[in-house]
Amino acid sequence: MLRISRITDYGTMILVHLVASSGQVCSASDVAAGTRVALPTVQKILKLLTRSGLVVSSRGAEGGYSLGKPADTISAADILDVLDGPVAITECSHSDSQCELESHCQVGGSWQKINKAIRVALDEITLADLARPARELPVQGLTRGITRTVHRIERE
Amino acid sequence: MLRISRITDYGTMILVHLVASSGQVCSASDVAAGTRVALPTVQKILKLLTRSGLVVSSRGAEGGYSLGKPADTISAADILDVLDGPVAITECSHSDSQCELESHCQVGGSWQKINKAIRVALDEITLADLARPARELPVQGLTRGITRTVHRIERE
DNA sequence: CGCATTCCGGACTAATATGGTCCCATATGG
DNA sequence: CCATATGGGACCATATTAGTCCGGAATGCG
Repeated sequence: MLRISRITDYGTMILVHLVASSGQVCSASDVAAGTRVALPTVQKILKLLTRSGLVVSSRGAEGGYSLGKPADTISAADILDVLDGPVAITECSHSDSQCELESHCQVGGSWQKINKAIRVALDEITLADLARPARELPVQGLTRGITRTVHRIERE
Repeated sequence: MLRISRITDYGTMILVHLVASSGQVCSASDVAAGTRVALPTVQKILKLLTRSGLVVSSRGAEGGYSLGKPADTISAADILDVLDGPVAITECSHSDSQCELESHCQVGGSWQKINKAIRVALDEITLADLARPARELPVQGLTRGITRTVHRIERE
């Protein structure tokens, strides 16, 4: 349904937590406690974020994680690339697939346009924006028909 | 990975086929033959499209499907709503979930902004655009890192 | 009238993706 | 040298998605 993965959702929470704690390293346990996301999941996500450079880690006792670069230089697209895989609405690239032979697949170009528009939107939002408590935004009614996917609700 | 479902992908092909055959009704078999998508799948998708009004059907011998309204009045968002479910990047709406209590979930507002941007992009593209053979667009290198998801390739 | 054709509705199975957990290795500081 | 942490990956459970199939109802034609 064109939605991001739960991992990405958690990942942004984790990153926001690191933004709030910038200056000090956080262990995975700290992050888990702060975000209420299960520890093993936090560990998994932090590893992914570390490998990509969005966060840096120090090992050993007194080790932990901290943000790898300023929050306003990390875009939502960066986060999605790391945790959700590259954004690709669709890709009809195989040059000799049957659908091409049928000459009914000229659709690709327009999907690319859509893909670009999404990409731009994701590039413009930074982690700093996400961390900003924009709690009560005027939700201008454009989320018509959104189903409650209800992420992040651990039944405790 | 923020990608549309295969059903939606096939669905656009089917709709484009109907656009190309506008004026005459097409049976499900016709569409399957024209698009090279397996017949049962075509039937399933055409049912969904019919129920939503994007295509109209006539039953009985000599029956079939045709476009329900002009191609330039059907947006990509319409198609996605029908075949992919409503577009909802994420929804953190549950008012008393733990993550809210932790005050780390102020992320919602920004996701809504992204959601809106995507919505706009999807609203602006019409089926007529998708049907237009824009085969050789200058793919301006903005699909960096796209993995080849390679839909639509039946191994025959 | 009866039959072939074609859509209608839904059930069902199989394949795939995702989420989540766990284990062992490695590094580090006290 | 031991407690604390991360690093890397295997692993299984579950949810989602794809895809198929079947019986039923409508319609046109001989």
